[in-house]
Amino acid sequence: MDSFQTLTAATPEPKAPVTLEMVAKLAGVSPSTVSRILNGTAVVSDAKRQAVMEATKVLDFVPNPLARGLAGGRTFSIGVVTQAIDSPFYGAALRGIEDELDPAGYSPLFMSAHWDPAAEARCLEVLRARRVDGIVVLMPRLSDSALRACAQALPVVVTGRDLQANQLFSLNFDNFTGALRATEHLIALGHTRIAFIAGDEEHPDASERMRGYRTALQAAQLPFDPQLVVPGKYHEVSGLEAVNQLVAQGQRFTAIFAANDQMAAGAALGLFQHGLRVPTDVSLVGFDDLPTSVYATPPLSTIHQPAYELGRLAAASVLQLIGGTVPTAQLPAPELLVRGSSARAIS
Amino acid sequence: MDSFQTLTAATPEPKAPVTLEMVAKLAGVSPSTVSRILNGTAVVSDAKRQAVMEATKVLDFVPNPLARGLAGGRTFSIGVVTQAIDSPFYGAALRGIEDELDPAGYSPLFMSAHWDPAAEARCLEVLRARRVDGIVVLMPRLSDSALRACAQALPVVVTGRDLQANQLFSLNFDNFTGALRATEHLIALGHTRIAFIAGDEEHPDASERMRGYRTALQAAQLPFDPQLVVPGKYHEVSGLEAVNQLVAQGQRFTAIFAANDQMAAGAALGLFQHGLRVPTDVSLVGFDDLPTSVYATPPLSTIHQPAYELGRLAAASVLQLIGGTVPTAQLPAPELLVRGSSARAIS
DNA sequence: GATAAGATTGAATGCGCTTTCAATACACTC
DNA sequence: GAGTGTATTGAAAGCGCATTCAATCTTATC
Repeated sequence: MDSFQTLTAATPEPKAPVTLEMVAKLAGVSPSTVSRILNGTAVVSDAKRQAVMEATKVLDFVPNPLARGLAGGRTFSIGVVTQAIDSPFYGAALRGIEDELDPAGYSPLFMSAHWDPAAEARCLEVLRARRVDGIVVLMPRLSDSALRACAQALPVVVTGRDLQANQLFSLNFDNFTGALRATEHLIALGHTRIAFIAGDEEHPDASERMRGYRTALQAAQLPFDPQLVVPGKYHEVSGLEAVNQLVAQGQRFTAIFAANDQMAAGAALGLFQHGLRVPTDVSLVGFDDLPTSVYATPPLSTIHQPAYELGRLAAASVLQLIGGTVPTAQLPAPELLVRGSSARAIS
Repeated sequence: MDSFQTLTAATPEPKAPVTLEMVAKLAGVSPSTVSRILNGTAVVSDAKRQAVMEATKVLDFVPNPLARGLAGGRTFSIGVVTQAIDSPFYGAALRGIEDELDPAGYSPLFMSAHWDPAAEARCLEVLRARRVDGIVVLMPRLSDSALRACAQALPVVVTGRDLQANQLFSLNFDNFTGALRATEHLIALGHTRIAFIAGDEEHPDASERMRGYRTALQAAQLPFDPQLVVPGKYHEVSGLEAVNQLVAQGQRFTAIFAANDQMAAGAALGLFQHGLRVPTDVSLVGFDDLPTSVYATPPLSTIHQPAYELGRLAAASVLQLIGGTVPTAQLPAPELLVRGSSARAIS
């Protein structure tokens, strides 16, 4: 009867889940011993180790992560909250996280907060409910205290902010110096009227970039003209609108520094629509070095932000926190990439 | 002693995990009843329901997903395997999946296979080991049979392929018609020498796009010139190299149809470097309508591929499969977006 | 008004694994 | 050779929840 049914079903791989208990039976040891061997929790005689190893192979045993999590308290998964999973910047970071976690046997659990602090808080709750072993928050929008509170319960790594706490590690990029370098570059090319398309001042990275811009001007003894600063939101449209506004207002400028590449792309389009050539008429510099920026026409001069590295380091750091060691990772210094979109001012 | 320690610790939210049992005790009912109410598994008297609901609120109870998964066999998580989590195309799709799953109480578990069938197989294994309730495979590179075998064990939705099986649903985009429309567009503009930057012929979507290109030429009684077809790999570099090759070979052409937007971007750069203006000298049409393509200079004419919708529909479909109903979702027809990169041939 | 049928509810079992706790084995000391 | 200590190993107790099984309470039927 039974075999008949099996035949008719003709399932290629019904694969009734193999349990640790089955392995134990086959190897002729107790379940506890199998667990100990698989986790390296205790010393076991070589004979039994061999037997168990083989039984594991034969049965193709894979421990049930749920049971492991329930019983042992560790799920081998790391919560990752991003702001926008579909942003080119985050994409690279996520890959870095993936690449670092995978070999360590951990799985990432991605969630998007869409720049909304409330959503971000919800993400954290869900992740904690899912019993992740640690959390990485990329560019949080939540308050420092909320983040600290979260770190009270489990290891947390944040990027884009400087924070100190017990189970909390932060990885920050030097946005100030990056913006400084970008602006200095344009100044060195002879530009004196440099427009700045800013990011949302509420975000620390955006305000740091603004500070870099102003500091460079100041250092070169160039006047800071508020008229040349247009607020943006880190989206392409912002760049487009910023250029429209500058042109509509009849502002004089020979260069634009956009606080990120996406806005630079929008600005490029805006300039194109107004018949302004890059870099002949206007030099353009961005920030982030998105993968697509190399393929812009002309290729965009920008500040390289190591998104992939950021992801790797962040992931490596949570793993360290989980392991009990204090992370020491540090992001490389900002690097200016001079490409085709910036040229000497015609003056 | 105990209270003293609590005081000195001064933890803002130690939050000892609340269990279903605690809720039961507070509400004065049995754990089974609480479970039944929370899952709507059975009819329960209003009085008890109220009591439980309140206890749940008071204690801020959140069921432990691990325990639920272990006991009930359902984890409320969906495995999602993509080829490259950092690709702009997948980003949009992932967001669609996220948006659809979230309200349903499911969480996505993303994994990247990097276009490698072996890696893809590993992803599927890991996901099954993690006991996901269903799987979505975006543009699989695995064999049909392997996919079918997987669907034997749990609901599976694949995109970019036509497959039929019991717990298997496929969502395909009409690449042929898309490519047809793109080529027709260029022909209508008076172009007769249209170069084609192809994708990897092994991938069904790429070969379909090629077929669309050829079919359009044929329908217009234009000769098919193999010299004008350059193989690519869907990356920006391929587009750049393709243009270099065409120019180096001295091919005559007034238009280029790239099998995807990324290669179109590379081609745009190549043309720029050779002093060829888009669309004045060469018209350019892409495929995919990446978010960045609108901001290219000039904005890229392309075939819109509904990546976000694809994600939503795929997610909705697994949910339906899990629910036992047969999905009927269908992708919208390809749509040509005429932007600034294509213009009438000067002839 | 007694009995059958149906509606609620609780006790108990188990999901698959980790982790005490205790036992057995062995090596060593003086 | 008795006594003490250490290395292995198994039995058993959960982890937090879903669910089956059986019991209790209602309501309907004749």
